[in-house]
Amino acid sequence: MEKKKENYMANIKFSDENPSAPEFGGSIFDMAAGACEGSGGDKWGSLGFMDLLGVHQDFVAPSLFDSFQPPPILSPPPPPSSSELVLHQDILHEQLQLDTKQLQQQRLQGLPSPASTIPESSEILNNPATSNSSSVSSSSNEAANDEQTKAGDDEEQDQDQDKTKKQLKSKKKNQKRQREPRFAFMTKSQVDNLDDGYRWRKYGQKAVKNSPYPRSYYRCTSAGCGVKKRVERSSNDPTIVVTTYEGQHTHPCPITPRGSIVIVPDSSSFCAASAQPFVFPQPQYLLHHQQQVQPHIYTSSPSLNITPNTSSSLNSSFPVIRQEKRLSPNSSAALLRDHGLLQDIVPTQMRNKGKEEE
DNA sequence: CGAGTTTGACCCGCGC
DNA sequence: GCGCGGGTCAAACTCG
Repeated sequence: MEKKKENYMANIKFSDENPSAPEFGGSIFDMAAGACEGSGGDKWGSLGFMDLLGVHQDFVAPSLFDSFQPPPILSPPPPPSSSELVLHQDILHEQLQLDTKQLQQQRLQGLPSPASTIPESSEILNNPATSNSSSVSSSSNEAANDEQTKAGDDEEQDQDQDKTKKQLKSKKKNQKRQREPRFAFMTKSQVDNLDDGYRWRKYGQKAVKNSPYPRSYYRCTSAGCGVKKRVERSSNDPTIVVTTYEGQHTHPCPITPRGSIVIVPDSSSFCAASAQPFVFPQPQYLLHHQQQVQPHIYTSSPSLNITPNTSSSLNSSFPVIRQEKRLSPNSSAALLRDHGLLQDIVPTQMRNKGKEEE
């Protein structure tokens, strides 16, 4: 098995381009992470990590992972750890109806994030139930087609199946693919697949441009749960694993950790439709023994900032994300260009802007 | 034998 | 329109 992986890695077509090392200096996050003592583990089971994805914030994260260095103001992490966790509440709005130019203009003008202007459409479109229903309808279409093809021979069946596929594809064409809200975070880990308590099935792996490390695609194995996650290593620091979750779990976590971190978004950007706190597993418990995640949580989100939680109804020791500071698009773009996953999270024009200003 | 992984092929969106 | 890269599919394969 191990040998196989090595073989695969050897077969990956690496880009000729030398991955440029982004500058990770400048710790910009005004955040503090609360200690994540393990407690209230059942919260994880009942709420689930991906419940946090219910927090839709349709803004452009100007600086995704603007720094790997914890700001000096951070409260000292209780357990000694050589690792870091960078948390990002993502919002892709490339599929949103908001005009991206307008968005950029707003950003340049220093206007507040568009979260408050577009979340509803985003939520609806990104609602797992919506995607589920669409998949159901697809299935029913296939079933209907199967009914029709029963009378025909194999050739006709194949044709019908092709038709069905084409129909589905055309549907997809007409209907711009909607993506679930995403949430990305970085961990310093030797293993790629962080054990977050859910069961994942790998469905793909791709070589990432400008990175020697492949990106793996996982889907939640629970029936009807369309949550996906992508895992890739930072090309700049191979010890850093970037994990991006997409979607919301429709089921409780199969594994109930003892502790969790709750991230409560700022009320101004908190999705009213999903008034659940952002919970994700306590790293020390959930992660593989090789993994180490510092209980610091970084967010580059312009509307998120982590402060020690003093008002959480769940656990006072949980860090709370709060809005506080908007980050420079330039600094983020410089960093993001070299992160395939991260690039995906940040709108193109923002990245381009950073390039132009080089 | 079922569940999960691997991996080549394919599709789609985007930039040029 | 074309090429590139990301994302997904699905058959073959592996593992427990």
